[in-house]
Amino acid sequence: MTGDNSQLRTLGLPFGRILRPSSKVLPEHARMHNRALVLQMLYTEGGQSRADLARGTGLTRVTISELVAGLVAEGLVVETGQRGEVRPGKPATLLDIDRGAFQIVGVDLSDHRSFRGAVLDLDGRILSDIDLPLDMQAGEAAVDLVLSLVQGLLDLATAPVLGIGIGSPGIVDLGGVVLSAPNLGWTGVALQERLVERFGRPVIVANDANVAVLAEHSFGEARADFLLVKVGHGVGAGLLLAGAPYFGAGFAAGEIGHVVVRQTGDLCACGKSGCLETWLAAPHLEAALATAATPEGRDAILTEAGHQLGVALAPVVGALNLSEIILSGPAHLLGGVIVASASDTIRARTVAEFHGDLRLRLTDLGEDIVVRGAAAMVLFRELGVS
Amino acid sequence: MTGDNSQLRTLGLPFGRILRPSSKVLPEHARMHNRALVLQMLYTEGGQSRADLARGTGLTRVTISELVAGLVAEGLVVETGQRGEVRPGKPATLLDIDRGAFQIVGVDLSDHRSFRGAVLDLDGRILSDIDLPLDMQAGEAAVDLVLSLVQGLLDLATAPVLGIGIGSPGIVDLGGVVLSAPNLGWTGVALQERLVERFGRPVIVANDANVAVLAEHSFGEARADFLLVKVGHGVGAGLLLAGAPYFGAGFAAGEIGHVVVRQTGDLCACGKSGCLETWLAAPHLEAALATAATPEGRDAILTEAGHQLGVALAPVVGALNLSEIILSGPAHLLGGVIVASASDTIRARTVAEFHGDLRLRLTDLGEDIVVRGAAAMVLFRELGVS
DNA sequence: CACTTATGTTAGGAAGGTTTACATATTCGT
DNA sequence: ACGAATATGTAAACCTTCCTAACATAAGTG
Repeated sequence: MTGDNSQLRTLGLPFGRILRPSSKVLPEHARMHNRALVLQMLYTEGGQSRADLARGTGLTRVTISELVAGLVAEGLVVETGQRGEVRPGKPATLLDIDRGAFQIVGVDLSDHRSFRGAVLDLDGRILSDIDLPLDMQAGEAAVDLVLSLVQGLLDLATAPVLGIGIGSPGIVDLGGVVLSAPNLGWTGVALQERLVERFGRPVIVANDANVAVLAEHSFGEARADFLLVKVGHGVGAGLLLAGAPYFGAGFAAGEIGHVVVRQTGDLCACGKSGCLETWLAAPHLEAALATAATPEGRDAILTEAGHQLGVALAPVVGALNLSEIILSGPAHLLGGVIVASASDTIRARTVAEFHGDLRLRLTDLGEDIVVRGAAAMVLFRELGVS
Repeated sequence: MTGDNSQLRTLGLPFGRILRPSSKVLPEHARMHNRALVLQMLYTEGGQSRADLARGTGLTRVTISELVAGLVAEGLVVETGQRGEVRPGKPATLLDIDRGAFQIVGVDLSDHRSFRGAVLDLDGRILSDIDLPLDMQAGEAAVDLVLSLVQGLLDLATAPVLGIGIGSPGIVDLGGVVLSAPNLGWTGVALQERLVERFGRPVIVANDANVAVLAEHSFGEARADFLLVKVGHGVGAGLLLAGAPYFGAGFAAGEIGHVVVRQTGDLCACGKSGCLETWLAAPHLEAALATAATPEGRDAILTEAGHQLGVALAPVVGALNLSEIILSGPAHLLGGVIVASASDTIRARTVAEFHGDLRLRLTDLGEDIVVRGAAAMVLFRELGVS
């Protein structure tokens, strides 16, 4: 018996988002979602008419007009005149996000020598920045340094500030509590909460590598699934999977610096031997390069470092079917043979069929990646735009 | 200048779901979401009153009553009498999903000797099953075998069938097209579409390991983030990340069988040497064990296999901060020292701090894991329940 | 036996979206 | 030049979904 169930209404959910539904949805939530949809279209394509937005979102022109009216009242959207095209019909009134209406504060705490922050516009362009030397400060003193850095940036802002984004080293939970950041001597520091209290405006704190991932996603050319390896004083990574950042069961996703790649390697500060960091972290790599007499010797060292990176990443590429890996860090170290070497190793150790289009490259965003990613975080949280 | 932006409405989105908003949301979508919320509560906890549902979902009793009325009309939910408790107030009328009202067809194509399918109830219990020997058939003949298997199961069903779920080996895209399944000689077989055409009811086809992941999620004790390794004729894996299955950029996530773990290993059918499969796939492991004279010799072989699994998984555990790994496959191979060996290797190669609670175990669901996972897939797709 | 507690329903309203119709503004075709 | 065609944006009326407020129901409590 196969029976009739035609009256049964099915969800037809897109397979791939199997999440236990978590919380009720009210009409107003739908409204906010559609508002974000409009903002997203304006943000990425700009110069759209109400009719364009209606076609792009699937909403009716009536609804779009109402949503736009709200956004104009909030000062987020402005009319920018009429479309120049010559064609029949009433000329379209173009709209755009008022990209000067708000500014964003972005902060990068990941450099072990200084804290850096910037004021950015809504396009993620840096308008002004501050660099505060860390001078080996840690613990509460380092927190105070963050507070004064942010205050300095707020003073520099020339428009209302949409929010404050911060990329911190270490393990950071979803509430912006730095669970552990050894270099700064932080353990369970509720940085986000303290900044909200102090400045009374939206603040988001996240791990520096995860923040860098958002920068690539919003301002770079990255795809929807990639891993970003951030090489500096240590080695960390961040992941974007199916278009969403992935934090892991204990908020420690991407902590690949202390994955052992060859047990006969150098002793690492963590107590194990042969961690990826002992080959790839900037201090180790600089030290190794200093021993090299010839350019060939330097290249051999860099090739070996790239190989070890490939050994660590090959299983990850295989397991996640990643199509893109992005490196961020000192260009004089990562700009050379490392990329090709790591790429070769990964290809040799995974199935070509599945990663035929694997792309491994250095980020285009340079030193600003965390600061700009912090701004991207605020843009998403406050406007739903990325 | 810090300005005032109090009139600006912010989204306050939960950081961690940074997805570009994709499509408009209408009131009816919100309705379906809330309906799924109600079904989910009833499915997992059962025997709830309308007032309980209202408290649990945050919706009002009025709204719940209306939603429940719809579900009762569809035949999905029934009143099961009054709560026995002695307490003041009008006695609650208990509701439950009518677990006999619909049945599900689940099919497992992953065994290389036979296709197996079952009729299951809404709780994922197997009511009856069919096993059809594959007899080396492939290509179109294998598709025909699937069709007759499903027809046989539909004939066995004693209640309307909610849908048909299928776990297939190989790479399967989100539309249920088997892009590549070498053992079955399938390349670009639109299995889901063909079954929909033939049987005119909901069908979902996905990779067997991904399907097994759903079984663990819905019917097992798995957490929200884990990797499931499926050992059989080959070695594959599936991932649940942040409560959602992950398919990868090219739908090939989990294909870890041909990740090289030691380049000096045996030659693999894929052409490379030292693939994980050459240590862990059932045929290889059986062959190696056959050469062992003593129980100690057998354990040494299994320990080595576990070690190689650990080598392959350690970078994945590190990169994803996984807290759980589940093995599925022949108990006589996986039930012994492999688990401990793999666990030891992973711990030795990653940072204890981040995986302190790493759990590695064999699945409890045995041979039925794919068939039951296929049912879980249908349950989610049709009812929003898991 | 009135009072309290709790469940479930009825009635009315607010919010968000749609359809339908229209005012507006421009080009196209003769 | 002028009606027809095309396209934008708004106004009015309506549907859906949720809410709040009030109430009927059915038990225990003092």
